[in-house]
Amino acid sequence: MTHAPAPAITAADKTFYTLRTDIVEGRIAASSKLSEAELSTKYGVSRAVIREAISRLVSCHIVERKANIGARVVALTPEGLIELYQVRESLEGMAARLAAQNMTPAQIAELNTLLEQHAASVKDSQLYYQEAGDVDFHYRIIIGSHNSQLITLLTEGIYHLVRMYRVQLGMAGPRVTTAFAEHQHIAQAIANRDAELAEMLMRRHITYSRQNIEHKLHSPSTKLSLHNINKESL
Amino acid sequence: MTHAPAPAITAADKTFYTLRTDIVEGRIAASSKLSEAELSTKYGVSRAVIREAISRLVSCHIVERKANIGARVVALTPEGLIELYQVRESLEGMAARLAAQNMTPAQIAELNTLLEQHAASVKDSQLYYQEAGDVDFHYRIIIGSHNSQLITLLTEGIYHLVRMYRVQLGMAGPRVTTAFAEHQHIAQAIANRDAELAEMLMRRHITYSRQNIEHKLHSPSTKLSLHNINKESL
DNA sequence: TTCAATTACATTGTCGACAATATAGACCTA
DNA sequence: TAGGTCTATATTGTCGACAATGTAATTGAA
Repeated sequence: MTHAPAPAITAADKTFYTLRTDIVEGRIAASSKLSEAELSTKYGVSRAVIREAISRLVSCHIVERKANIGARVVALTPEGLIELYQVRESLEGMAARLAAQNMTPAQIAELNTLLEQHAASVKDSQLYYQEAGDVDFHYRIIIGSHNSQLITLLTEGIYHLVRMYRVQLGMAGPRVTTAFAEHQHIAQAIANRDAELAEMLMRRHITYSRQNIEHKLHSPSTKLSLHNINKESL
Repeated sequence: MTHAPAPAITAADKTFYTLRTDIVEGRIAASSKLSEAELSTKYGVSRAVIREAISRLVSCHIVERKANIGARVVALTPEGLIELYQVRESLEGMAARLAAQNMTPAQIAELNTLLEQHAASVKDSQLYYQEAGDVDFHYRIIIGSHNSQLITLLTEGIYHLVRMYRVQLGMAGPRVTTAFAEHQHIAQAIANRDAELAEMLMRRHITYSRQNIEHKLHSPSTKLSLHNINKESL
């Protein structure tokens, strides 16, 4: 029950993953139109394959499609980001609660090992942590919930959208060490099988994280405010 | 911002809605295989249309598909039902919280009107309520959250799955009047703009509902236990 | 008989062409 | 010029055919 991320078998699979990465990483701009013919030649597959890939992006909420008009990458807006974090707070809070109940001792041990590694890298270069480490930590708790609905919603839905915002806003700021302390408290609660506390701490953690991002959005020093991004629409 | 349920435009749309209804209502059995050719002749459309419809069912978690093998309707299991209710508790709790913050006075008034109608019909025939009334109430609160992510996840994801369980388990039991009282308390909290309380009450309400269903599952008097359903697989 | 390999069949995945719809431009009218 | 209609074009939706993969049956050998 390791919940492996399902390798790409069919051509539509590969195209879907490629397209998703290109969009999340910003190589295909937010709010831009996705022309089936254009993508078809670009990726060297038939239109049917592109259509299927786009359909799957639609179900991830990364792309929106209107009948007979076409598909567009979603727009990145402050409201959208807040909505995402509200859903995260709700779902990941429940994930932490369930993780406290359902995680195996082995999984809990692995979680602690992960945090020890983070403790080391936080001392040296703080930048490493924020990017991969944070995602790793949350990912393990989500898996630890042992609730497949929850796992699917978060890992192949919400999380790619969150990452899209993160990447395209150039998030790598501070809040590293303080977030790390929060992670430790959450892991502690899970190890103690304290479901109530685990949920509460996780919700706070995500709320703080949201407030941090909101703060960056409103401060004019941010290199990319969301209003600037939408210029490259067409 | 009424969030209309998007009418069927294209043939794939109609086929998707038709298929979804047929599955939820049980006319197509749970765990049964979906043959593209077969459905193609049955609904009188090309295989491409069927494929797209199936893809959308997959994104609703109503159907599972394996590459080069085919698609099957999801199996109905006790574990799956519990997972669903855990997600519901999480998401609808948040919806109630946000509804307390964001619902317009007009929406709150409509919610109260709805409850008054329910109060009347509960007196007369209790059966009416459970089916449509419960869904209506929850639906309005979800919409009242004004969070489009949340709305989409619940109304075109979770809810159809929940309904599939309800229909195929023949749910129409008691818990009507007591659930109605809970609804009143929730509406009260929302009217008072008490977000904390609204969330807590909604979570309790869904927990009770889950326990009620679990109870029915384990009692042998239920006309359909989930173990019986899976016989008609093939 | 039992197991393995091979063959034949059925089902899904992919493709290119055609039909239906939307968009942009030309043309006409007031 | 402003507005509207019509035409031309581009884009999406749908279809049937072919390729690739999985599945079951058949055959053969031990």
